Amino acid sequence: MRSPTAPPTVRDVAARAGVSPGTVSKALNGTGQLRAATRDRVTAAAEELGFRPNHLAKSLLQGRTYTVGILTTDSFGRFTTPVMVGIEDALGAGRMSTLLCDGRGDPLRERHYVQELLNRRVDGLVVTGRRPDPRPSLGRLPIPVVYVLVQSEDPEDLSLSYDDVQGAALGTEHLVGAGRKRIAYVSGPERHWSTQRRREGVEQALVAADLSLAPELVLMGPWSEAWGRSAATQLLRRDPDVDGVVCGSDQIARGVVDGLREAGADVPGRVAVVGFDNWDVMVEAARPPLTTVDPNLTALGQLAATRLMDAIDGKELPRGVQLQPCDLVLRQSSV
Amino acid sequence: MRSPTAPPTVRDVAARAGVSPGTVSKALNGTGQLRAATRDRVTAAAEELGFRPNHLAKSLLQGRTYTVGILTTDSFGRFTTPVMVGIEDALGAGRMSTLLCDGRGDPLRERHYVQELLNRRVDGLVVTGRRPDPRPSLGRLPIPVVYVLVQSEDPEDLSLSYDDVQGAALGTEHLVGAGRKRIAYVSGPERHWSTQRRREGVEQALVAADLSLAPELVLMGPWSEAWGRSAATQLLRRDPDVDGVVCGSDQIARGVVDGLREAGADVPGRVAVVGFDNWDVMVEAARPPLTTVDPNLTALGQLAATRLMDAIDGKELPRGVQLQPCDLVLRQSSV
DNA sequence: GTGAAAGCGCTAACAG
DNA sequence: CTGTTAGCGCTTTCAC
Repeated sequence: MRSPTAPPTVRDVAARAGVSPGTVSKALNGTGQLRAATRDRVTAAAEELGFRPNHLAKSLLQGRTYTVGILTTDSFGRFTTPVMVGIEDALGAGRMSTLLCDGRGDPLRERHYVQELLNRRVDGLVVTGRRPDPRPSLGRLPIPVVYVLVQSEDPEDLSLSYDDVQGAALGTEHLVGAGRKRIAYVSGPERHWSTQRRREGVEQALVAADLSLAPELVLMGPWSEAWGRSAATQLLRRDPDVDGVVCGSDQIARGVVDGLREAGADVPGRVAVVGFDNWDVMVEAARPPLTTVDPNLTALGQLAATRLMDAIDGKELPRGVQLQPCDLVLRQSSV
Repeated sequence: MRSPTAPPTVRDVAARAGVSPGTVSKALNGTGQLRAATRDRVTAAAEELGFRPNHLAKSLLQGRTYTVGILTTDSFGRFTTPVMVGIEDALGAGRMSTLLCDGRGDPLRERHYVQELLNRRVDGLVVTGRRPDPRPSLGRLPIPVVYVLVQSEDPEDLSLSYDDVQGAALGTEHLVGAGRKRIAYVSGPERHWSTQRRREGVEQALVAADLSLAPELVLMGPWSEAWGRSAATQLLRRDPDVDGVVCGSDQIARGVVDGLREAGADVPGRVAVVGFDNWDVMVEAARPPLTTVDPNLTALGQLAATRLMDAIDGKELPRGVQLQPCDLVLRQSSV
């Protein structure tokens, strides 16, 4: 016999309303033809019993769960969090829930989670993570998959990210437009994808303006403020005429600004500085506040979720890498 | 008839292995007595078909979903993220999944999500968020609930957090132990719970050391670096003999350190500074790096998940507010 | 309009 | 050891 603490079922509601389970279903879902009085009686009974329709049973029957999995390759961090906020935002509006899995950079663990999500019959999957360079595909799965921030090696997969090259070019064009001629690039480790892509952007923009990126004004190091400070003094030593710096991150930019100011080089009077990330904490605390490139991570998450929902609804998923443009946010470090 | 693209079921596996569905279940779950050969045949068939046991069906049958809901009151942020990492960590080890819901500070939305999670028959619920002051309970639910970081008003609920008073006292004792006598407290907005609790901690520690917190050395403002810088100059003006500062956050502490240094007051030579949060980015970039109080947020998340799993396994959930101790992390701003 | 019956995929209980 | 049966909670024909 049913335990008295077990949640009420359609049958309990049916009994209380004096109808059949089928009728309860129709009444509560607004399907079929029901007399208003019956409908009300059922609704009342459900209310009184605190009836909560079992989503599992529905899913089992309908073959879809209204759930998508989010798999992070590395843990959640500063870059994945805004993306997840965007995903949650877009999915929540479509009444879908998200099952969260943290791969922690372990491919084995990752594979295990994919299996688990498939067992749970999620309708789709978003793969995200910090490292933007191409990573192995999860392979062909029976459900649509969107990679966001991370990039799949398989061109058949849809990978969504922001455009590093365009972003860095945007920041550079801004400096050039303000009349700067001797522009430096200070960024993260040389081997990093972002460092390289952003460098390309800087070079492209300079070339387009009949300028060039002097090799001695390209400085790469760790992604830290300390490195930015150190790079600033190096820059002034290498070329006292440097008048603009495009940075690979806001942390570095903040360090650069501090380093310049403390070396007596006015920002933006003598040197204008542009950051990358639009990370509120860095950007606002810097003196002066940083002009920076905004990769629009939350919008990216929303886009990923939207594409995924389209695919779940039967629309074909685009293929390949799609890069969204970055925006420039003006603050005092460049004007 | 079954669509050829539909995922294979136990029946498909059974047919292929030449056994019955019941046998497949036993073979794949290691229950009951099976001949090794049969088991192998089933395993092989399952493998070949790419069989993924439908978790929904299991859950429906067993009345357990091995899923817990995480409901954030505000969105995910700097404080909730480490907590969620901890939760994920502890739950993942127990092979449970997490369903993520973002209440976005909207009580209506929050209630809606609770209903949705109940419909989905989650085994338990973690409520978290940024604001540490007591908030309305979700009320009696048919599943165990743990509040973490946020605090429920209902003393019947279990609320887990870190101990602001002890944390601030710890930082203060450290300064006192290093011989500091004129200690200031610079923190966030006066009305904030954390600001008040941490002030209590500072006062208690000072009183215990036969010192006291001079009213003119208590400065409250926004949670920003800029405020910390401004507070630093005010402090030096109000009492040039100030020799220690306990700060309400690492951001403020970093501002204080910058403000002091730029006013010519050596840190830690003349003034020792302690922060709060142990936020890597702030703590490491500060000059000098910050001694700070670590609220151990990830451990808190793990604890919450552990308690919840115990409760799901039938163990009674403790009641009331349980505060975990903070740790002190020594760096150069205080020694 | 409403009820009865079948079935989603799985496991547990009981036969054999 | 393995097969058969029943049923988790719900929706969906199809009768009435």
